[in-house]
Amino acid sequence: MLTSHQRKNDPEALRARLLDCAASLITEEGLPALTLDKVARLAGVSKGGLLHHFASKQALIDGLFAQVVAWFNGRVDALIAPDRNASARFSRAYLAVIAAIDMDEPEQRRLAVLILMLSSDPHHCARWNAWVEARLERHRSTDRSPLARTLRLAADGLWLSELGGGPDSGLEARSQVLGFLESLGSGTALSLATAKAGEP
Amino acid sequence: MLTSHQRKNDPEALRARLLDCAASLITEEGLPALTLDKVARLAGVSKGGLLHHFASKQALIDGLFAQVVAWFNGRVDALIAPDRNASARFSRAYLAVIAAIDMDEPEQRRLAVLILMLSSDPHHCARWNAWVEARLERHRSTDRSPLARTLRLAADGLWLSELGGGPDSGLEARSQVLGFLESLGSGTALSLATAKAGEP
DNA sequence: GTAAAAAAACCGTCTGGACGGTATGTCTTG
DNA sequence: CAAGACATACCGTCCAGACGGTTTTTTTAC
Repeated sequence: MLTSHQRKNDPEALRARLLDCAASLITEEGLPALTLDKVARLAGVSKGGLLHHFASKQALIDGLFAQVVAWFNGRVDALIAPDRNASARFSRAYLAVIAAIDMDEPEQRRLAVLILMLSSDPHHCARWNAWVEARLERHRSTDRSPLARTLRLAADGLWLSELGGGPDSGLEARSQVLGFLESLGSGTALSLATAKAGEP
Repeated sequence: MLTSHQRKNDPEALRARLLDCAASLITEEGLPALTLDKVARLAGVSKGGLLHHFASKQALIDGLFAQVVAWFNGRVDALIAPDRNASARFSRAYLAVIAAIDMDEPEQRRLAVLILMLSSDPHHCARWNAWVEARLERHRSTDRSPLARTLRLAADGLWLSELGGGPDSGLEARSQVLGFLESLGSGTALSLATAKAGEP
């Protein structure tokens, strides 16, 4: 029992748990099947409690989306910071973050799956694009080459494939592609070495 | 009023129109927002009329899915047939079909959007994978290289980006990437020249 | 420090509407 | 007149959100 003797009310933890449970449900049953009841039940609260923290279902999903984007953004920054090679810096980091996602780790898989789920909605799609465009603006001096574009597209494809469990997913396929892109970049001052490093 | 004086009954046309309207709605509002009522109304029939042709909502979506896959399959075949270069034949065709999609043509855009929409559902995702795997099996002697994989992934990324209207979409971006991949392939017996050809 | 007051956190129930699907017609076509 | 093509009416379910209450926490007042 968690509710033993001391009631440390901790609303923020609940908020986080609600987000977490929602993410979990989406990965398992898809976004259309998400209901407030299920989220509330899984989180161990009433629906009223849920609606206290998130005024509407949309607000819940938006919260989830914001969390994912923030996470992704952070990962990208973490990879860009120590990168001494300017060429396509952002796009390489973009690819690296996606390629480094471990689909067997529930938490990471969760975060990854989400963006696809949300991307099927034009509204969130636009928000994601806004983020990418903002970052591209920041890196406009380094990430406007066709190579940079291609890297990003390959990353998206990798992502999509990985999520769907397609024939080009899995560790083996991924490292094949990564290796190919790497070899390709060695001739054009591209290095994806940092891509394989995990945490700092 | 369309229902003026002459009722040319033509059930097949209606069936096609229903599929068309459903596709249209999905592209605009996303699959989760699709309802039988909307489809019926947009097609100018009653819900009962719709359900006469498609026994359930699932049947409607399945019908749509089958149509898209058949279309895609046909396009790929049309590109493979005259291709004298064996290397990564299927994967190049895969990329070419996607790259050749004109997003300004409502019909093509519709077909393209669908697969993403459907891919957000694990069930359809599996069906799509099954198709790809079947084709890969047929082309296992030509499309197992890392390059082939990369081509397919880039295609998926292109597709995804184009659908969402992201920063890497549009004719300019597309031709940049196409050109890059082409130049890259020129050293490895890869030619995407056929990719730019439209209809025969 | 402590009691009162206010606010926030959370619960359980209810409802109005949407939506998938059915049942039963009516009309057209062959 | 039989069968398919469609319309109309209706049912059961599910679900988002509203509402009113109860408990916990924080603030205020003394």
